[in-house]
Amino acid sequence: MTIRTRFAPSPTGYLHVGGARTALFSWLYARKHGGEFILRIEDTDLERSTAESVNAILEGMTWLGLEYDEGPFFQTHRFDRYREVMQQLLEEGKAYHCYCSKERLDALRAEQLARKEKPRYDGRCRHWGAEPPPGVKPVVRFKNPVDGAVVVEDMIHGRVVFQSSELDDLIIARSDGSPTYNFTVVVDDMDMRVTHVIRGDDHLNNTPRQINMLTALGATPPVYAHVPMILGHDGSRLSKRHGAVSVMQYREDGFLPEALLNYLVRLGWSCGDKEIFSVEEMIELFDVNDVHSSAAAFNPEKLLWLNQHYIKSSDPEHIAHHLSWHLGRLGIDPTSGPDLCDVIRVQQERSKTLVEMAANSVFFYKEFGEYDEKAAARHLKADSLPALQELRDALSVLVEWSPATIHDAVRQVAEARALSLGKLAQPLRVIVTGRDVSPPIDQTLALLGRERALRRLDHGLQYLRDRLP
RNA sequence: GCUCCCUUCGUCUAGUGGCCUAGGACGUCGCCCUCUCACGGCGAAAACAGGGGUUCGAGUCCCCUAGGGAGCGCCA
Repeated sequence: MTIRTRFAPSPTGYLHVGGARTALFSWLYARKHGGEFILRIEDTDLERSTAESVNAILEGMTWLGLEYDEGPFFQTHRFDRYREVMQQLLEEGKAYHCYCSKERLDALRAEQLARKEKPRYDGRCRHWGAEPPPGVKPVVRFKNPVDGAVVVEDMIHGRVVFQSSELDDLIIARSDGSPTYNFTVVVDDMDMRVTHVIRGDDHLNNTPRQINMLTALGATPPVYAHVPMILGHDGSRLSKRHGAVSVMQYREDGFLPEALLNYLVRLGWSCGDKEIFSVEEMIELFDVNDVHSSAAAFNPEKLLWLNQHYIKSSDPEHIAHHLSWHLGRLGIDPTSGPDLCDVIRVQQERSKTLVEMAANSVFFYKEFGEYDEKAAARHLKADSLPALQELRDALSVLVEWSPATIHDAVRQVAEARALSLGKLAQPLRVIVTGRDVSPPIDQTLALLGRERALRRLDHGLQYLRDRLP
């Protein structure tokens, strides 16, 4: 039997990290077992579903590389099918029309709560023998078994038992005839031959009802795996106030998709002391059965560390692909200066995010206006003028323009004037980059190119002369 | 309120009755390296929620308590 998993978001917002994690787990499980991964859009809530959200979810999945084998299927395209199955249940006496008014239901709920009972439908219409009240459009309720218990053999939580007496007859069609969530899920999982349902554990309580409906329809229930939700740093459910929760926001903030995936896979799951997982390794080593049953808190620092790791250790070509997008946002054309991969090589061990790398690389491609105020105040003093002048002359006659030759030139001037390297390198750095932080000065100059470097140096020397007492 | 789920350093976790003087990672702090920022190296502080059992022996099994979360919708 082929393993078939699915990700079934409702398009009421962007793809958030919690959804991305369950999608990842489903995807990995399918890939590991040579199965199929299905994307299904649960858009039956016409009020809240939007096309933009659908696009945002698709975009997020694509960026993460979670490609699906089937879909996206839209539940709104399947209403005829739901009606058909509904009719079947009605005819087989496994569902019934309910004419109870909202008012009666509300009152019932209030009474039960007052009696410290769990609110449940009392089954009045299940046993209704008389004629239906005129003019009332009924809802359809599923007849839950009254006796026994439903056992969920969950891959993550283990055996969970629900007494049938805890379950009431849930509404599967509204009075306008539209199907409700728990019913559409059941029909879809059945029709799409889903073998493993991997979803958030906020659905664990829905599972016994779904199993009952599946059984009533003669279908074999899938295997379930309820993954715990992601918490914020304060232990409450992760939400916007904890920072970025949208997957695409992480792209904007300069994260590599592999870093997010790696972070997410290690949240609630581990494999010995291993921290770094390529996608291939995840597919090989990950198993939903090993996922923790307890909720985990989202830790932005660790994600940042992973991002830094991937920036540090990835091929420059790979980084270039993503970095270009960020440079573009800054209005930088990466072909207007040194080779982007060379720049990446000097920046990758000093960048935690691509946003940072892009911002710190702008000076390679674009002239900066003013020197950073603090940096200039600290390092651009008139007394360094003679040394810088000498260095400028030395650099201009270098036979070869390379980090090694530049390094020698800087060192020789410093030694000749009994200056520490820093005393010379720092003013030079501010002059050629505008700031007091940059890659090593020899590499920076080499990348900048002789012409650009000397031009900036001349400008800096003039700046210093203007400040002579 | 009821039902279900959960509980090892601040955080992610290792741990499946003796290998635990509780290991690793992020973060934090200290030291080293150093032209800046980083990278890197070395080191430190830091946890079994509480209480009862079971057992020669419990982080590991059982029960209770406390705390956290979810569900109980003509939302998904």
